[in-house]
Amino acid sequence: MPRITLPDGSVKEFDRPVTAGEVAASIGAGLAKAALGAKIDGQLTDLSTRIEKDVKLGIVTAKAKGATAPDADALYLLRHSCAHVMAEAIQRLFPGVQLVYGPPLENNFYYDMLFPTGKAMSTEDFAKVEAEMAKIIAEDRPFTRYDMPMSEGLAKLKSEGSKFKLDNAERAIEAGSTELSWYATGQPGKDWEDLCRGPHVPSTGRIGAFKVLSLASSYWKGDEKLDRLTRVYGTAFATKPELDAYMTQVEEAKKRDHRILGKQLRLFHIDEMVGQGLILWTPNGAVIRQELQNFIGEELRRQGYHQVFTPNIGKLDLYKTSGHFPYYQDSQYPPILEHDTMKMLANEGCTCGDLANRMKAGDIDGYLLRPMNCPHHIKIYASQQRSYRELPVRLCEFGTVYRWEQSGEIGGMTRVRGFTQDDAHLFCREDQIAEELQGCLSLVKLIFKTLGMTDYRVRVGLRDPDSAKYVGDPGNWDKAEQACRDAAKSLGVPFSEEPGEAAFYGPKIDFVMKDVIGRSWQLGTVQVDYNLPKRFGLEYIGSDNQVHQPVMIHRAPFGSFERFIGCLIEHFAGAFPTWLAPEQVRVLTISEKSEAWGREVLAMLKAAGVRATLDESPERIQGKIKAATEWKIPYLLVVGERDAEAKAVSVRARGVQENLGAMPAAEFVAQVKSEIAERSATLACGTRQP
RNA sequence: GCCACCGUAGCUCAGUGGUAGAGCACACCCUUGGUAAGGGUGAGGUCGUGGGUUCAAUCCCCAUUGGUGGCUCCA
Repeated sequence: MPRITLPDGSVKEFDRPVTAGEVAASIGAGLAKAALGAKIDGQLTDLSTRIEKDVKLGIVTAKAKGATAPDADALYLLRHSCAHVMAEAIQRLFPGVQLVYGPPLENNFYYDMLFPTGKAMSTEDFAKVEAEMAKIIAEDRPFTRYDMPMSEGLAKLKSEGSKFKLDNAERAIEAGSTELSWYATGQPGKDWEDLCRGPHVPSTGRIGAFKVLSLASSYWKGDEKLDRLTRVYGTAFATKPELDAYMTQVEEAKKRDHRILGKQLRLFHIDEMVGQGLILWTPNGAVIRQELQNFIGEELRRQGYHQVFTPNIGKLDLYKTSGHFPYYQDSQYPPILEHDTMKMLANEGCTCGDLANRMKAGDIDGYLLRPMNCPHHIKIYASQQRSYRELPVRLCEFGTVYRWEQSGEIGGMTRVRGFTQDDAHLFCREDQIAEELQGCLSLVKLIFKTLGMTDYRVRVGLRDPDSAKYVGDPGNWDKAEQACRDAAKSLGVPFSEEPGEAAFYGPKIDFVMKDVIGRSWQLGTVQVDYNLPKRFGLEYIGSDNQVHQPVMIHRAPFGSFERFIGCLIEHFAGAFPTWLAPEQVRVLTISEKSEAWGREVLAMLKAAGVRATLDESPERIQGKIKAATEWKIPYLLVVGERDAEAKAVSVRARGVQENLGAMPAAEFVAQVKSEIAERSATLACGTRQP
């Protein structure tokens, strides 16, 4: 006799097992009609799930009462169900397609499929697929679940001959399932069905709005050695307006894309002839980078760092010792050989294979375009005898590194082949690790705070015990990982521990941000390393007059300027705070009669170190404002004859519709100068009304 | 690297088997105008690159290069 507790605390009693749908109906016809699924003791289930014991029950509807956003559980059900409908539609249109796996995601869903050889789907087929889906939805067939004991279910799958579904079932067994479940879209045995753990909406007709979005290739189980699958993405919502709102939101987000804004605002350029993933910083972007560098540079001096400069290449031996060459060869540009070596090899008729082997064996020397800065800094540390008294030694450099990323992975400024890290390596005693980590983390926090970035997460990257890609002994790894955990805890923000995310030489604390299309990027990073000091035999003389090995901390609070500024452009949607804005103030003259005063104001601004320009074109003031607005300039100063007489400027602040009125030019200059000096995240000038 | 799509003027994009067009931007002229586009004139492209089909290719086919979305990878 189930007693059912509803979310509002009220209790309903039944004298027989009931389904969640029946409970909904007992509450009200409207609710029953709106119900898409149920949450039983916190578990999302079908509406048709039988309830036999006392439970807490919530009915899932498209929108929770009073909520403005669609219900996340409802979207999950809709998308999961829509994935089935899409799979059925595609199988109708493309006979022989095998289904693999089709989960709902945060904003959409996909279905991985194997198309018969020679047959492929193209984006031109989307309309046909959508039309077929619309038919299935119009038929409003119920999602009907049926379960089978494991052995029987496996036998069924074997007879159907899909290795993918069989594998899914086997993984379900590993996860502890004792039964297998299918969902038929309609009648079991008669209509389309799919091995699936559910849950689903009651019937296909409940999928209010959907869209097939894109095509991609994927690997079975994410393993590039296994089958190459076709992944079809789609999304679904309860209503058309919600879908439209989502699509509009996606369009809006694209306008903030750093690649779009980078072009519009002339921040950077990528040129085919220079090379993929190689950023050319144009003057506007260079200003932002330089300002950030000045900002962090001031902090570094405060924190006792020493600036160093080192070259962008180094001999192969250096990277063999560090482990980069043997462990990460695939991610580096191939080594550079000297002329004489090339001639000698050519005379010997050396093949590429020979060359690779002989380089590995150390027979042939060459230079590597550096993938990291640490080996050079290590050599600076090792260039002189070190006493415990001078530790920690903190060497910093805005060091450019080159990595050979796969062509399909490169894009914009967030994933590039050459980038500059705000790098530093701290060589310290073991007892200094905690404090040094604190110092590094405080730098990262300062950056995020100054720029008003709050939407980031913290990841502690640990080694994957099953992988061979890490160097060093496990004992040191354990110590280093514990140091990272402790440091992350002290940050006072939530963090996740993620095995397999460590650097090859040590664990790390990463600060991760999302871009406008939802992709995550690692920005700042702090890493603890016992391994490289050992590989290079680094030393210091301790207070006991014995030789000791220092511990290294690698840290880059921005990560790389390329990636960071890519994210920063999106964070500000191109509207940078005054201290970062490439053009901080533009003076707009009303007519030729106020040109002299305009030039005077410009001179005052420049004298104060403000990046300012003067628009004395024959355009009307409306046109000048419109043009200036497109450059997202923080302040526009309109100067006319009235202003000239009063030695004043009429201030417009970016994002404020009406002008702020006139103020003495000298006062504006003083205000903007202090706003810039403070690195204020918001526009604060000209707020005083005359 | 894999799959799909895309590449036309500085930018955003239209277009056609018979060697191309718009808006913005740019240059010049008129206008001297007080807060989100005043008017006119003009210049600017071997339609990503290389092959092929064709009497004829920017358009069709192949290759290549670059971009976009995803997969994989990411020290």
